[in-house]
Amino acid sequence: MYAGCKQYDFDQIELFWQEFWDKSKTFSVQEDPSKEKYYVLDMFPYPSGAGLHIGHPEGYTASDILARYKHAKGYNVLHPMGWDAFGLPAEQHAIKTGINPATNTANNVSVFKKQMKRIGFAIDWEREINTTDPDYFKWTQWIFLQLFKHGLAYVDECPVWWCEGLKSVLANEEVIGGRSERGNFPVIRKNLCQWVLRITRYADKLLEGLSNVDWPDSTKRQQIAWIGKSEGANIFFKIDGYGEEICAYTTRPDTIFGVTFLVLAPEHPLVEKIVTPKFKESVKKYAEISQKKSDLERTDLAKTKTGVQTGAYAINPANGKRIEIWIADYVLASYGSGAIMAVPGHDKRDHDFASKYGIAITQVIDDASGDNQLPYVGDGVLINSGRFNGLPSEEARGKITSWLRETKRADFAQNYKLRDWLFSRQRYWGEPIPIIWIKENDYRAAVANDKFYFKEFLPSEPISNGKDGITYCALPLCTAHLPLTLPPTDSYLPSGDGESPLAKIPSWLDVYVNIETGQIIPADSFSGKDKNSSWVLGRRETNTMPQWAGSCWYYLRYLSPHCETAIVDPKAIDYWQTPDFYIGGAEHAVLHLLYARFWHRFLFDIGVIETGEEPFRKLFHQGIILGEDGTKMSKSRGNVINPDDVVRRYGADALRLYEMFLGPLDMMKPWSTKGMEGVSRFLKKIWSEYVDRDGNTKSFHDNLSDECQRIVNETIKKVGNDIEGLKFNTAISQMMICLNSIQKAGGFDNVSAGNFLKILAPFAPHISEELWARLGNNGSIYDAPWPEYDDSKIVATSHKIIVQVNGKMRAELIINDVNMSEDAIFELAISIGNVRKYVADKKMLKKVYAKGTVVNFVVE
RNA sequence: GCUCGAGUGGUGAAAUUGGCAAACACGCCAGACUUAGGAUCUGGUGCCUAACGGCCUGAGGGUUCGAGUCCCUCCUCGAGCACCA
Repeated sequence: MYAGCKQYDFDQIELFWQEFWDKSKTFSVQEDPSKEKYYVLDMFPYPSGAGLHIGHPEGYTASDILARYKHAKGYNVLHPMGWDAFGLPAEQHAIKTGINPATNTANNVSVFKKQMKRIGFAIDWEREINTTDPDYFKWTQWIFLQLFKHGLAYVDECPVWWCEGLKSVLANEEVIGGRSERGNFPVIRKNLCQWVLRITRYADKLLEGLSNVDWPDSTKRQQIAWIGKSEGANIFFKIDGYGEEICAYTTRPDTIFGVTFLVLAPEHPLVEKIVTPKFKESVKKYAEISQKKSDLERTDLAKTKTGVQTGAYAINPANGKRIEIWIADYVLASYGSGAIMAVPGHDKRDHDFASKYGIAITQVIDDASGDNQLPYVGDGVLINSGRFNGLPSEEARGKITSWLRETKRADFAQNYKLRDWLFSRQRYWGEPIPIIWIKENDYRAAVANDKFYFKEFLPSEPISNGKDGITYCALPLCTAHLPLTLPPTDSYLPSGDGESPLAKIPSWLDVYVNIETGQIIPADSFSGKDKNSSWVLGRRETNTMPQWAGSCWYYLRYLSPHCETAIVDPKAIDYWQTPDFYIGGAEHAVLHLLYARFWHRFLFDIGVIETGEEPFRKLFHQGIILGEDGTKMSKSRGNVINPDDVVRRYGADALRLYEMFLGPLDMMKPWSTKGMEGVSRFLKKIWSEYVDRDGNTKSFHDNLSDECQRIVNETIKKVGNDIEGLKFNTAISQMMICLNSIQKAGGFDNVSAGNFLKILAPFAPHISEELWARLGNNGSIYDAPWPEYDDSKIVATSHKIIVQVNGKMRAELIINDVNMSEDAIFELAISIGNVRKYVADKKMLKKVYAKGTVVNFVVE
């Protein structure tokens, strides 16, 4: 049974086999303890209204080739797909049209799915998941409640990034250079009360875990930099004339003798206290100005540093010197203790500042290069440092900290750049946060009476929030009431004052909660007569979760997508564990990939899953495909390639082959329509080696020449190795070499005809299925085992040795015995005419022989 | 500014990791078959030179019998970070 066309009609062939795979559930997969598992994961797409982008099939084809190959190698392969469907575009579409984003999302998903099926990925579609499906986000909300219970979710009123363009707050990770990661709108600092996840508690674990994963270096480095752990010391400086001390964090305690002033952030709590009357006015003014500055202005490097004196003095604990205390906005209140010890001799910023304001600059580290230009920021040997003179920096750091520690003037300390994860968004299209706010009195009364439903989810400290002078406490929704779904509305626009559109739906917002049972009744249908002491009035949390929430655990849901009793069926995770291979874009290096690692470790720590501590042990980023003009594809440039057009014109197999042939998988590469023609030609050539002009299957030779045998076996070997190494471009060129030589030899033999299709199948599955069926095979080539190669056929019987004179190639020498003695080889080599010509009459200085490859005569 | 990564024909790129640079493909040139060719097949195609030959992996230096590959300096492009003390 096969499509049966006469010519290579890719449309007919591809549609035929796609239907076949669907009907026979070829890619459906179950746990099978008799087989080793292999879990291939793609970063699931956001189903945008624009449909599949030409970049999508790059990663998906790569993972598909790997999945099909591993299946052929006998693994039980899981290769699922789903939709990361909460997100901005659907919501903005809803705001514009008034149509519920769920409707629009469903349409987009069906387009994406159809497009992906048309490219022929070996995906088990029965495991399809969608983050906006209540059966899915029920468990996202459940995980939130676990975080809540374990004290990792809290609300905090603090300066957050507010994006007016999106009318929502954003996480640190979503702000890039003062603009929003999505939409590229400017952001500003604003004080708002928000949900925050305590990712900082996992900072060390997230850092250490990176040493045990096989990830691209650059991505590891980005996460390491984002976590930003540094080791150093807190040094306590006595303030002259006050009891208080100023704590300054430094990574360079070895430079303590070079501290000639202190700088506090303008917001530092001690500033007001220590400022002398003479400087009061100027300090106040400076603090006001810097508060008005945006963060972007404050961190603008080009700007010269500014600051003012406080008039107060501190004592350098190392040498007892009196040093000035300044305030300056180059010191951040949010890092370390908001105060620094300034070492202008060995810190660029401090040097700039000291030079501008005429503060003393002392050298305390000797620059080994002898170039004693300050500031010298490297390590060296200590000078002008009393008893520590002569010590190298590295050693001095520990010794000085220990010395100051004896008198409680310092202590060892670490710091992190990582901040807690701002988790709430003022948007409609996200998972509602399953929390109800009730008055603090009601909350405390219930807990005191020991009659309350949320015992299981009681955080050690109530999460509270003050509003209009009343304090409210966060009540977790009863897990039995999950999912908490989005209420219908016709107004999806955020109010812009920090509240989500959900705040405008009173029928959903105001509820009565039975504090004993967890039962909830909308306030507008709550009748007074039911009222007893257990019912309290509450207001639902109106914020929703950020888009990253759903993608934090989706790889677990694929394992048992229909499980109703847990986020993942224990039996399924016991078998499938975590993905063996994960592929997706590099743009998620510090967003999704950091958040998901956090959640995974949390779920692991609380015993919800029993796997390794890292979710993604092997990670790969596919490169970006540029437009034909070598620039990023964009509508405005008009260089966008639509995968539908490509499939229509050349077929899915050609698209798959081409995207893999383009170049190394992880590189940025420009699209080329001419290149498409090349692989398309290759497919036609393959066809014509199997099928004659009348559409009949050709007959093959009984056997092949040694040379063809060698190439066929070498090809089987190389294609397998290249797939394992994700070097698909060279795998394809090897198949081209193989076909070219088969063509020259006048065709395949029976064995190689089948084997060639088996190695082609992961790359171009449709044509492979069709030709495989025409060879008389039943069932799918997907289930055919990967062919073995014969190493003895690959070893060449004769060896070619390059003969060089003074490193220049002069001749080739063919020998049959690789183990021939060196002297014999030299003798043979030197007797070659073209070699003798260059060696004659010259003094032989050296003879080199690299076994089996090269001879080099060095003369005069 | 700092930290990485990358620079190879007209183009996309290969190179067993120190051993014939340019595999494979695109494009181009010539030819064959064709009424026709934007189909197919065959051959050619790094640069200089009439030729012998010489020169070629961003530039310059170094190590080595031998360097695209290792080391140093510089240039260009890309990515990330950007006052984190």
